[in-house]
Amino acid sequence: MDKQLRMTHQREVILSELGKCHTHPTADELYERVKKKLPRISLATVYRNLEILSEAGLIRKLEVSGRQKRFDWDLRQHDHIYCVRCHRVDNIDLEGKKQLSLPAHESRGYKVSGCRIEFFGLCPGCRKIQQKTRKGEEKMGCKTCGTGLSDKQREVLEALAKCKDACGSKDIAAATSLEPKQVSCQITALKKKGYVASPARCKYEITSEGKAALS
Amino acid sequence: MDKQLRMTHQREVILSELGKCHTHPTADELYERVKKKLPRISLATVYRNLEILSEAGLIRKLEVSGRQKRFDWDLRQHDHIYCVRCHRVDNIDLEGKKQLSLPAHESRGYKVSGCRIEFFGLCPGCRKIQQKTRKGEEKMGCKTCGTGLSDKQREVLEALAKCKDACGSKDIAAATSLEPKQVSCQITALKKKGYVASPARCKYEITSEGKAALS
DNA sequence: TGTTGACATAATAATAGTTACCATGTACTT
DNA sequence: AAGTACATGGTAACTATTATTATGTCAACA
Repeated sequence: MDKQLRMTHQREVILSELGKCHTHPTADELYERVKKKLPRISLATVYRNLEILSEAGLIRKLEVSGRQKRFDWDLRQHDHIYCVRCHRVDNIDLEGKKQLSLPAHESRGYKVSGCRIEFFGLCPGCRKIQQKTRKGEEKMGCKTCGTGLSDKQREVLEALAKCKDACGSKDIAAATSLEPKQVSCQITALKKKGYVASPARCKYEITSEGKAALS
Repeated sequence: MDKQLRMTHQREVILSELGKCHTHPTADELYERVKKKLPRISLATVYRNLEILSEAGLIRKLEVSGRQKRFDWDLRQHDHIYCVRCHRVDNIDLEGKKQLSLPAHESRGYKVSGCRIEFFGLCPGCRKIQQKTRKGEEKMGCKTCGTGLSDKQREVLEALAKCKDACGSKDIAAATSLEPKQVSCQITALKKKGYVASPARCKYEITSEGKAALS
């Protein structure tokens, strides 16, 4: 019942690229690297083979923070440290402290097969960025949102750009095809993105970021 | 700049249901429970509020193994144990061993903000199941595949069901609208799901699981 | 005291990451 | 040499999550 594992060219390249990375790459990071050697390879092949190779014990699939799975060529026992900002993952070695073990009366009936230790914080690169951005709001711009503009948002922002002074949402509603309620809804979203500021209650104006976003 | 958090009825229910759960539920598990109290609540509201409540520090968002995020009402420092089979998460308390700290020369330049310790293994329930299923293959049936049948798979399986004895893929191809190559492809998938067995090389027959899957 | 805008919600579309499907290609087995 | 098993590329489908938007609710100011 032992499986035969065919070592295809694709698998060789995936393995060797993973071996060259010391960064615990995600499947699509590895795909980008492998594509340089095998331009016609499919993303599905990379996913499939990472799964197969890790089941065969040739590589290790990591369970680390963040939404993407990561893979490691280094099979030795070691732990990781995770950057909460850029999601980078590095190795750490806990030397003496080695393996934690769980006292039997604390295992809650589980058959324990291992333990995972993960430190987290800011990596050196992100520490620097954090210090620079420390004044005022953070505006780190993660996630998928951040810069995009929907059609309605663009319409409101363009109307705001034409106003010389700060104006209320009724003025905007008049200048666009939108109703006042819809305008206020869009303005809320635009403020969140930093494209609109409110110098006084119920008065809005476009920010320099907002102008930049329009072009 | 401090946020005001409006305690709506939806939020109250989400909080109280999370408090009643001692199972570190995922967003959709919690959604199912909350829906019994508030049938008209939206899944998005649950997601949004779990995010907001955890940012406000009223609950904790956990980073544990598995693909779904989990939430915890218990804010005290504690660690977790994870079942690799059913993905259940329980609490553990490491007593004296408490907080691991990372020696400065090992932190690789990171500004460390915390540490996560997670044991994993089989929970009591899954240990029993594992023992029963130990003979032969495992057939644990995780993932999304497992039981579903595509149109072509169903066609092949139905043809196999009509055969009294084991037959080759050519016989199946003749009995269906499919070509021999396609049949062999489908049979491979069906074997993986446990719906087809191969009593002899190149001979296939439907299993009892296969018959059950057809009905 | 009625507006106005901040904050919430339900419904749904969109997104990211991953896996399934399947036609086709390649390599073992006998 | 035939026939099967295994692998691949391309793409559809899926899961979990987040964004969008019309609408609803509430608190505070004019």
